[in-house]
Amino acid sequence: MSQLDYVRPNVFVDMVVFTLFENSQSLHVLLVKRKAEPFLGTLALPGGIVHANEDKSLEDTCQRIFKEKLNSNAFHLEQLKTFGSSDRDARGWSVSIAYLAVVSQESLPVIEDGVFVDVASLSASDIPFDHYQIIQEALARVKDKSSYSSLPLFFLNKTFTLPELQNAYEVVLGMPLNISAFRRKILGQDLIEEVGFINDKNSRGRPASFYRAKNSSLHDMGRVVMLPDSRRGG
Amino acid sequence: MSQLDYVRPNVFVDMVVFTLFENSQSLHVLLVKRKAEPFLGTLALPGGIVHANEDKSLEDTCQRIFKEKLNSNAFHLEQLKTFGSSDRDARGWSVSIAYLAVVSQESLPVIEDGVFVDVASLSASDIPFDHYQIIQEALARVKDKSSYSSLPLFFLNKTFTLPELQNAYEVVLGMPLNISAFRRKILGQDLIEEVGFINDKNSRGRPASFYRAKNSSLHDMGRVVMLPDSRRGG
DNA sequence: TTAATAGTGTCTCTAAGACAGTATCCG
DNA sequence: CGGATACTGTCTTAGAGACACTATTAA
Repeated sequence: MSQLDYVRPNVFVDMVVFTLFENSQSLHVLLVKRKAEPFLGTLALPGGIVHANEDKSLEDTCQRIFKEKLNSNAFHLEQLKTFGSSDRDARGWSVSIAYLAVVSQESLPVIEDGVFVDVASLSASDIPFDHYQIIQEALARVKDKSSYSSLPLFFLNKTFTLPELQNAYEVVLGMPLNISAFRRKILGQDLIEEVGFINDKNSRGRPASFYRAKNSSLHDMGRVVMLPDSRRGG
Repeated sequence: MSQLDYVRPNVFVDMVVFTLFENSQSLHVLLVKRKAEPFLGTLALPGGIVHANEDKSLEDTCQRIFKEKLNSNAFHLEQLKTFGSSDRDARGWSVSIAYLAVVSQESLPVIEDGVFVDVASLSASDIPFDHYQIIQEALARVKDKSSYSSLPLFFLNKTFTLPELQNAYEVVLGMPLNISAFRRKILGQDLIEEVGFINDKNSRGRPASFYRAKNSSLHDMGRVVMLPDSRRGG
């Protein structure tokens, strides 16, 4: 008997897509209504089975899940982790290769029956398979990576303000940051460039200056270590 | 036709096991002579196909690759990345879930036809499939993680000296570290504890004090940021 | 004007870098 | 003793934290 004559597991790709809504203190994750059994009609991570005769690579499978091509400048996409066991899916041994995406409000992926749900409102029992665990791993990855990189830039639109960027860091890290140290640090790196003022109707105080990410900082994510602001009780 | 009636990829687990030999300026990786076609007899990463009817989880598959149970206190084992495409294996669509292990000289895994090869001497053309790329990803992961954690502890035996630990960091990071800053930092964390002096015959200068890792630091890897020693041309 | 938000200047304090100095082994 | 390696003390320096200050808008 050849090495390959074993029963093969089902292989899926699942996507954890996070975005950050204005005035929200937690991330939102994209869920879709399942169109097939099991758990027909339940909200779950968008995903699909790898089509060996159609997809050339795992990234092809990612692309197929979202109908349109992912624009790599607006998105951040990385492989998260692979979950595999005999019991994570009642249909039999299955492997799910989970991907993590960080998207801005400007470039939310269009997906049928997709909704963004506040991660703070999720409970394990609402979500089928091990998708709750996958989401928790993704949150941990985003938090970890944001503590030493410029990953939170991907939550922001093409142009953004420094207070918006600081807020993205604070939401993801779950702690307040020292404002002057934050600005010194961000501006001290070659990450972003000022694009001047943009008229923003609903603003109360002094209007903030707008910035955009330098192209290099989106491709080669910068190393930025963030530390909590002890004064503000982090 | 059901969602699951597609052709299923072959699913493998491959292991990148690194260790650090004394007096070596680069890591060594465990390779084994392949016992089956393709590439029969060639050195490749140890690995195997997931047995859906025998393994309950991916970790079970890892365990099966090494005949004996992995001792989690001596080993560091983590999932690295999953490689999947139609062309990485001539036998058809395949997925390989790669794991990274860091082991000390004291606890090298016993594996038939296994040899440790200096990673500096590897070239892509020597190594079948995409295993060269997997090894490079593993090296990058070890380097990255060592720059902000105590991962290099796992390269060392149960008791070790501070110069040995510094050398492990320096080899992995590929840069010299400032000795006084290194010692201050390591000793300032609750990572290791002194166990006194141990007689070491072949030593030339002053004998170093021995330490062991605290249990907590092996389970919950500590955060230690290492910076180069500019004086020594890092 | 006040309230609200954006942004700066500067002092303090922590920890990293430099490096000379001391300690303890072997031969 | 000298050479080798291990370790310490301390001055300098870079950068984070604290926080009071100024700037610019809406109402």
